[in-house]
Amino acid sequence: MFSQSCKYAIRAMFLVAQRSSEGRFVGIKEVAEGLDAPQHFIAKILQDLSKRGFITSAKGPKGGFLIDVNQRNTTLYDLVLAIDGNKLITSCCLGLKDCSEKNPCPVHNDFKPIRKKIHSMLDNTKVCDYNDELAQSVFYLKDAGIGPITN
Amino acid sequence: MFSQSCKYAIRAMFLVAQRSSEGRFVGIKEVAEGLDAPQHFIAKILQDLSKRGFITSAKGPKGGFLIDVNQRNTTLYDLVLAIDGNKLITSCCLGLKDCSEKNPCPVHNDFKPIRKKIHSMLDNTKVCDYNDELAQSVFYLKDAGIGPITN
DNA sequence: AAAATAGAAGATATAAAGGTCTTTTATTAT
DNA sequence: ATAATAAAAGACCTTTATATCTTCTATTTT
Repeated sequence: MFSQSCKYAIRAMFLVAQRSSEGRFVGIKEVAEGLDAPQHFIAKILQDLSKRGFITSAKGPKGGFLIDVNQRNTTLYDLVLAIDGNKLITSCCLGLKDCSEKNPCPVHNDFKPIRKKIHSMLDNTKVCDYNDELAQSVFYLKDAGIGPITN
Repeated sequence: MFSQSCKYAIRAMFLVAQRSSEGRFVGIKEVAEGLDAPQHFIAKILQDLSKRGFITSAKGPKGGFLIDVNQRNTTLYDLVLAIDGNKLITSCCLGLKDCSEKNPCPVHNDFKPIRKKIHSMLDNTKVCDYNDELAQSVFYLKDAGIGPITN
């Protein structure tokens, strides 16, 4: 459904949205630990999101990432679109380049309502929508597990 | 959504279902041309589908692939499950390993009905359901295009 | 000003997916 | 029997996605 980068991006945005909501910057190490994800990979993704204006960054001590008042309106669809492009919503799920109303693949019509649902769901969810649930551990951004056994 | 192999598999099954419906075997070259897809790659996929019992194969002249009476009941979900596994339907779309009712990710609940819809759609579509539409060119299995300009 | 902190940037490595090529085996028609 | 046909099998190559590592630059605190 989403690329790994995109999954991390969404989770990272949820996390930074929640933890930066009182104004402090959230360090990249904290983000990586909070998601149980590879730090340098997360760094790359956040840098990209920062270039695109979805997140604010600051270097140096007390630096990190923050989602400001305007950025709180970012939707999941904005993120998916920026990272994975619009293929999930617009392109043929059987891989035809010119699948359309006029030239439909066999499942074109069946998938239309599904696509629409995915799109509206992503479009109606903002990165700060679950700040409270995350703070109260109603929702999670990483696995609870005790971690892999490293013999 | 689906891997490339899975997309080709679905298209190939639709094509073989339609063209073998009068009892003749459809050669691999014919399948590849009918889908405008790489022949050896399609071969690999069809051999796999044959091992799994979704399609019947015959070697030698007049050989090829055929979907018999029992195999006509194969659904798209059967194919997706065999090739891509159940991750599309069951695994967390944000990549959490133990995302569940008890440990939900922020979008767990939002995606539940979407997953259900995808699953039922795939489960209710059989490989021979569009034989007529394919024969009458109401639905297509390859792009209409004039092909790339090969300077 | 110096040291410590932390993001920015880019090169490199690894793994998986996608695709190609060659050889082998089985079948049918002559 | 022989030749032609077509799938089976597996080695190999290419590309992309994922992940890591190192160096550089900016900022803050002392």
